[in-house]
Amino acid sequence: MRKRDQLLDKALELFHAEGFHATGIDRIIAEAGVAKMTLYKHFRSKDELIVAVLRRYDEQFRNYLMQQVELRTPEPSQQLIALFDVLDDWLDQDGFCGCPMINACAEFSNKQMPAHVVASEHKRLLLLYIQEIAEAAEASDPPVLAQQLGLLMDGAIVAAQVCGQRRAARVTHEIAQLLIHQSRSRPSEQVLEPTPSSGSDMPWPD
Amino acid sequence: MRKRDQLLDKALELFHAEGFHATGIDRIIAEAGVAKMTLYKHFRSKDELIVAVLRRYDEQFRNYLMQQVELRTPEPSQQLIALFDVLDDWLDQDGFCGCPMINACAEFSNKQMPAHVVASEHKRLLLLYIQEIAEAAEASDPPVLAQQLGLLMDGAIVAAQVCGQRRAARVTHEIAQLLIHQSRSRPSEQVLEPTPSSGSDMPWPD
DNA sequence: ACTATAGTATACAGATCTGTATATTTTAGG
DNA sequence: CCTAAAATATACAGATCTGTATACTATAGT
Repeated sequence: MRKRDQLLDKALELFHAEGFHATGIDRIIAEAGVAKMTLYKHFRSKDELIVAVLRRYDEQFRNYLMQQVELRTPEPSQQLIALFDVLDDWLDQDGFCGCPMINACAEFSNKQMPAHVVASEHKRLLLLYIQEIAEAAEASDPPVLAQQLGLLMDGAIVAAQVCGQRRAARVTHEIAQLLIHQSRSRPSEQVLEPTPSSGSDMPWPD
Repeated sequence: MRKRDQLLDKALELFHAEGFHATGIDRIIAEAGVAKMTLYKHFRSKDELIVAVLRRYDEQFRNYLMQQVELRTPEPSQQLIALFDVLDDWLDQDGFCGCPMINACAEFSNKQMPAHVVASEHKRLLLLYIQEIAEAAEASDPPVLAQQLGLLMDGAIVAAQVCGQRRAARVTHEIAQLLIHQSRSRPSEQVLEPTPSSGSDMPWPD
């Protein structure tokens, strides 16, 4: 299984840095130092390799995040904040090029595509993890708080990726503190009605 | 210039729905009803077409956003909220597949790539626009508020794209109100120190 | 009606990509 | 040492992709 891991590691690196469609099988096997037939003995197709890579990343990322958060503080309410410190470390890395899962959804936009399903599940599991911390921290509405914090994290990831805002997580840090404080002092707020929509034509393609 | 616009429209549609690398020139010209030579008379290469598509989208999107916001309310502080109502309409569309600019950065991760530059500039101009509204609304720190609100919008876009959370903008609506309220009542808060980072190995590929 | 411009049709070069076929070699377990 | 499993090397089929070459046609302005 050593060759299999070499393939998965190198494939993740290349898919993440160059994109899924832009990265050819030939390049992966060359840089991984593995024969093409070995790849196709472990994975039936490139699509299957992509899914395996994402599943592996999901597991690695969540394990790392949990480990890092627990390592920083045992206090649930502080762990909620610690999420954004871990995020800050990530976004500040040289050559940061976004979240592989978000990037996968950009290339596999159809929600039924296997890669998209894995990415969606990844984010769901992350929210679940945050929600568990929020419950331990006795937030008034853990699911909502988790969703809010998850949104902030994704926003920071995009800001770092698109605008090169390496300290984007700092901005979210502040907002997170505000939300966590709110969530402990108040019961959940009701959603206000949006301003009326006009039916005019839209700039975003169908 | 009619053929040129047909090409740009169809290219945006396909690039957005299927991805930039996954969409071939042949498909674009076939669906646009234009000869291949015509494409290469207007654009020197596929990369140049991609850049032209993104520039056009930047213009269209910002115009539409501004128009929609002004159409909903003339009051700057309410315009800040209206941003999230417009966003809500967008994310709630069937077949929503993310922001073309974010998606472009996923496929063209190198910050010097023309497509990435255009996307980065797009987000910068959006933040500038939000900042101008924030100034008119007499926010205590317009640049920071704009950055915060921009982060929220990107977070909602990703939540809608990856998790199919069509109402993601509602979540951000609440947070935005909180931030806007904060920004009017208080001077800007200072950023707190992050929890210490441990130097252990990371799961995210270099 | 004439001409310059814009667009078309078709074929093709050359590269690259996924996936397979086949025959050989390396590696590891008993 | 011997055998079964894993990995390799090489070549190739077939599709697809970007971009070009060439010769033809429609169109619009004067």
